[in-house]
Amino acid sequence: MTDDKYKIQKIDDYRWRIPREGKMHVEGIVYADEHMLKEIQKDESLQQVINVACLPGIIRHSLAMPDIHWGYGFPIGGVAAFDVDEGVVSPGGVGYDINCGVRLLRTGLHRIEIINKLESLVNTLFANIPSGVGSHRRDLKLSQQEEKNVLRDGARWAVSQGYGTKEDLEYIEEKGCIRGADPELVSDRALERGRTQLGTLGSGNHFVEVGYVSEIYDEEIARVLGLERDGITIVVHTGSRGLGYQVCDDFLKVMINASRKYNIELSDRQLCCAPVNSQEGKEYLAAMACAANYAFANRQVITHWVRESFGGALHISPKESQISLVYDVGHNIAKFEEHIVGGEKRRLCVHRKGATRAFPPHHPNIPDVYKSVGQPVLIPGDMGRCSYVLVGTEKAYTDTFGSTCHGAGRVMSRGQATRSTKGRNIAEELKAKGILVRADSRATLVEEVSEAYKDVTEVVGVVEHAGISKKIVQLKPMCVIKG
DNA sequence: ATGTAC
Repeated sequence: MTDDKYKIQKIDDYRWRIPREGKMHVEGIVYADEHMLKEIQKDESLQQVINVACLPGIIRHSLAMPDIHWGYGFPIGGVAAFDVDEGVVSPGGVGYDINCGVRLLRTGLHRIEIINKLESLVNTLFANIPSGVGSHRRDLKLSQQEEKNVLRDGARWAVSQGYGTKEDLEYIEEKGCIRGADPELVSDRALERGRTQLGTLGSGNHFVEVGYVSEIYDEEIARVLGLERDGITIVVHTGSRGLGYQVCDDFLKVMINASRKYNIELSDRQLCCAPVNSQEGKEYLAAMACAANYAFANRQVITHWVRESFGGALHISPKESQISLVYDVGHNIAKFEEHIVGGEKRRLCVHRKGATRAFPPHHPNIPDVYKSVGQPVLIPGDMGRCSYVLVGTEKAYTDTFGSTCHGAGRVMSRGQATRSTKGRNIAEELKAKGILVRADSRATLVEEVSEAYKDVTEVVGVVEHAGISKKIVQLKPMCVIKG
């Protein structure tokens, strides 16, 4: 039986242990229910959890969230924290789309106010936000100097150029700027790819979605987040585009050499890494911070175009639409954070790859307004179902380095999804469900069909039951633009 | 995820 393959032990209904064995420094912990655990074992992602547990300096556990699936080296849905002196940093532990993340906007609009204008709204959004592989903006071509300012300052750069307000910055993880970014460590090729892609969506599961608050699970916290039943919301899911991809690619080559240089034994070349404190490690983190800042700026520029689109399509002023940020949080990043390990406060390098930071109430790094409720956690589902807003918990802080899941997680490969949807018109099917979709490519639509994903409700159920997040509201889609 | 292999 596959259950024996990794000698998995049940901890409780929502947690499973992969015991230490062979070269593992720590055990693996998987967050899932029994049914999900079976699904998870259909790919090699648990072997990847084990591989990560073998890396030097890993602290406490190699963690897997319920949306885990196979990724480059590290699993997507994996969390791993490393000692800053004895541990490593790995580009594979962050992923190609550095600081891919989610931003949630709320509006002062009620569902009834836009229901008859969705066609115009979705067309305007699609016209204003370039979507698809290789998409670029003709109205925002950065000089190399200006692009370096973007990489250094992140969302703050965008606001300084008139894309949004200073208040927006308060509601972004790290205020939209990771410290230590050094644009001189970003290759010319990466800079070239990034010059015309700021304010673009990209492809795959990236999207901008207009929806409404369909369920409220905690009225009080929802009020603090400014979310009311039937209130219109916008979810933006995108990352650092070609620039982030290129930074990752460039540093994978650096890290292959570094792994040899520092005698780090790798069970998989894709885990290539360097000591956190080595030259190579520091340089990767400084370049990664640039890509992370590009992603924050990207979501900020897109927010500007969301505001413009609402104004244009609905013929209303910014005062009337009242589009403001609830929060913006990444799910592909490595960060220095303080955590309690064995009763001692320690600075760790936490890798979250397809995992969302979920800091508890009163943590110093969350906005003042949310101090009493915890950090908002934004979990997008697939196109046809729904998304969730959760908050971080004390248990997440103590058990998962302040982390939770990031989305539904695939159950079908892109190829499988394409084959299994032959002859179907996905846009028509969604329209019949009351969801208008505009996509750059038909291929993307079939690859992103609902059935290709786990049910996000089940994924969120696991992290809620395990206590590493608290469910606050559900959002249902009305219209969506995709790559 | 990605000018889906320079």
